[in-house]
Amino acid sequence: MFDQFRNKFSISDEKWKQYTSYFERIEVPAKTVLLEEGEVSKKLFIIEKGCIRVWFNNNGKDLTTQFFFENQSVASIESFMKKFPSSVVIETIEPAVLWWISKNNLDIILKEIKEIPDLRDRLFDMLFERTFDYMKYFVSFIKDSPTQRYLALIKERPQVVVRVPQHYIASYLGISTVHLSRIKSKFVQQK
Amino acid sequence: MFDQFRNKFSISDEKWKQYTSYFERIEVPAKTVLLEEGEVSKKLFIIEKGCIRVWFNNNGKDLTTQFFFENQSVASIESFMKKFPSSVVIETIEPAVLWWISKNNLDIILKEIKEIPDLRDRLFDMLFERTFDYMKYFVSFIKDSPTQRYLALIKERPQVVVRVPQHYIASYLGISTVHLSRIKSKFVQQK
DNA sequence: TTTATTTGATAACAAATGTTATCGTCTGCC
DNA sequence: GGCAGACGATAACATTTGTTATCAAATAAA
Repeated sequence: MFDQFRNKFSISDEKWKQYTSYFERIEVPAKTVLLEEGEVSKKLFIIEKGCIRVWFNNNGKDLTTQFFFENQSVASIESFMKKFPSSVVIETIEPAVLWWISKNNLDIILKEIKEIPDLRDRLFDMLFERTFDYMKYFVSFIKDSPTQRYLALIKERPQVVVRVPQHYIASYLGISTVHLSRIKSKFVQQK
Repeated sequence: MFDQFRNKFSISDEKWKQYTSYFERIEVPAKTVLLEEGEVSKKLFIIEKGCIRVWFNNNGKDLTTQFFFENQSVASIESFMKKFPSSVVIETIEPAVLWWISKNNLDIILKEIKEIPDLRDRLFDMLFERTFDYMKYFVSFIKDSPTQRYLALIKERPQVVVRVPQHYIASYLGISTVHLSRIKSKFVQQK
């Protein structure tokens, strides 16, 4: 699982062994809740197989904010970093194979990594990238119509459209399931 | 201008003098463009007086994404960090007094700061906070109606409503000026 | 297999929001 | 003081999007 990351980092073999030993593998069925609303996040997950969504409850409706697939890491960052009760729920969509690491162990790794200028800079870059992603996502929201956003999703993240049930996609796009159906049927008609 | 920040950081007097000497003070009228679309951002601004908006051109309409006021720092982060042509425009709304620092000089400061564990951690925290802010902003967009977002703006950032022309606020909220007018008139009627 | 659940499409109607146009007010500028 | 441009309110109409309800198909569970 971790071999793909191995050559990206200049870390000694011993350290690498130590770090990977912090992770534990689990298999869970679809619709497994990995983090509940109000719970303080203590684990960060890496997805070996399956997909996960992050959502929150808004007056009984669930609103999906993110999708994650293979090789991505998932946590309620704010809850994880600040030990706040999580406002979001993390839940599998498909049966999944996951690796998780505790916050304590991750902190050990991070502390060490931050002392290595090279890796530290990469850490900063990753953080920036996350922020940029949010900015892009946000800009597309105020800039584009639901139809345009759906087309962009098909183009940029085809996995989502294929693997994720439509009502999750609708809530991710900020529209009703009915409206998403209408958007799709329009394209069928045009053909 | 910088004295307010002075005691927040444990930096020697000499270093502090050096750092502050990197900044230059300018006064500009309202509607001054500080960064044009397509330009690579080479300056970071701190606002002593006045307010600034960040916007981008979307098919001839301008969409405002952020407002900044006194003591806040402003830059097209992505352009500034990665030397990309900026997709956004930075423009004063009111006549303003600003301090700017070049990317080169800021990099000198950052490089030194990153070597001090205490300040480095604070830098990480600041980056996280930025990301969290975007997340919050984004969540309110998919969660709340324009009316709710307008009320939240009044409550959380009353300065914006008082100092910023209404059509900028409308584009910030993602609605037309007409619709914002309607929202406001509804509240007047209810009273 | 049979049944219950999930998922997706569609229609009919309601509500929200955008567009265009007009008008009045205010403000900065000559 | 008067004028041009910026700003904001409003009306009328068009379009988008949501809501509720119903049905069909796919899927999972018993």
